[in-house]
Amino acid sequence: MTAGVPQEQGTESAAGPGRPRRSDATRAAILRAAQARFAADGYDRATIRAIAADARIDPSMVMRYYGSKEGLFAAAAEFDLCLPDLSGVPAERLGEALVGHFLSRWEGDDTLPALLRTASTNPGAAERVREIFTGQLAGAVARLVDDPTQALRRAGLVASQLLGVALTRYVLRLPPVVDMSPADLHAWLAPTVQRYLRAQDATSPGRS
Amino acid sequence: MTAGVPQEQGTESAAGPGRPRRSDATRAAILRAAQARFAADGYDRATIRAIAADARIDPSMVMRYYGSKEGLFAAAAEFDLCLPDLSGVPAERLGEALVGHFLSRWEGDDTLPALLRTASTNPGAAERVREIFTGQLAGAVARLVDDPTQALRRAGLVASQLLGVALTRYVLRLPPVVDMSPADLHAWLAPTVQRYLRAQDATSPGRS
DNA sequence: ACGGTATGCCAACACCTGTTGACTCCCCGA
DNA sequence: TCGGGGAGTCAACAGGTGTTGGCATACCGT
Repeated sequence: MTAGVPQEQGTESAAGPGRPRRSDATRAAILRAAQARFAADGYDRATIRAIAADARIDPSMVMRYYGSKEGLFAAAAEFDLCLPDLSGVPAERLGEALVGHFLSRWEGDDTLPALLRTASTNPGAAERVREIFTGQLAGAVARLVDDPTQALRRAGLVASQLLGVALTRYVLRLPPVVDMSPADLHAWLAPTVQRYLRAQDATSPGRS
Repeated sequence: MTAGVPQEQGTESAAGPGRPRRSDATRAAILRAAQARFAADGYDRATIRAIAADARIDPSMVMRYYGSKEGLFAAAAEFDLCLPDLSGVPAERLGEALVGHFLSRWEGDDTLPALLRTASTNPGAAERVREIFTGQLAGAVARLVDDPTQALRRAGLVASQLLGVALTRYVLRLPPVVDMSPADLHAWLAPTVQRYLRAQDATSPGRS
């Protein structure tokens, strides 16, 4: 009777640490390979076989530990904007603070490219991006903005500029955007974000 | 002898009008279906079979008329920014003019979403986007900007904002960005683009 | 009226995908 | 020491992909 409970280890990937399992190294290797492949190729082109080969492991292990390709992606695309507490920042420097945070958060972590590449074609991932936006960015912006009815719109504008940079710099790799230093990027983007956050309204959105 | 020259009609899709062929309607139907599918699903998920079904035609016809899936995409993603002549526009209204043009160009034509969705995963399409950027946008911006060494950078910044809007509005469909009217969008974006085009440099990029 | 040719469909190919189940081996606890 | 379950491999499945060649048909110039 080899049937019945298979091996009772399958799906509890993110359910508290428990005690360390012997396979944790393998799990981590799979996750690392998956993040790299998803970031480089997007969801469809990143095959489980390729990820398994990168992790020097059999494709079936991926299924055993993460259940399915979607499950693997969900685990690999766990993404936290890690927004800092901005309550101590003076109102006229919010743009600077936000832009600086995002640039340092994204340089050297390619989860965001993975998410963007995948969200472009995978409705589930797009929904995930919308959740991140609503739950993390829009929430933080609401705390910074006076008129709550305008908060969502302001957050959307900020997202359009910041995600636009992520798209052109990390995904499309437009040469001028790739070549700019983080400092230059910061100097150009901060006033834009500052205006989206604080300008009184669209009919007088600051002078050029 | 059915061999030899097959039917001598294959690959000359974009080689001058010639005289109209009887199959032009079919070709157009395929192209229309392809644009819709590529826009909605991206390159990988848009299957030739699905496109053919939409066009009420056999998949093999697609191959006959467009050679391969890549050839079909190349024909479907022919994209012209249709940049107008901006030489008559006063320098302080260039942002307005550019933003207004892009908004009216994109609303109601979903070639750009198709291109973005595909360029996220397909290196060839990403290269195409870079070409469009360099050949169309950067060229136009260079004509508007005084210091030619800064022109590319300015064009890159403009692209980051405009493509960011396209991404969040048409691809990711972030609700606040989707809900904004073109007029509101225009009022918010024009000053940003204006600053990217004309502000003296990054160390004094305009006040908030 | 006829013959060639452009047009279209059908069936199949070779390949690759995610996913599954059975099998071996080794480590760890009792 | 020994047994059980975790870790890992292998081979296969079923379905979908781009792509190809052969065959019927309707059109058009002569």
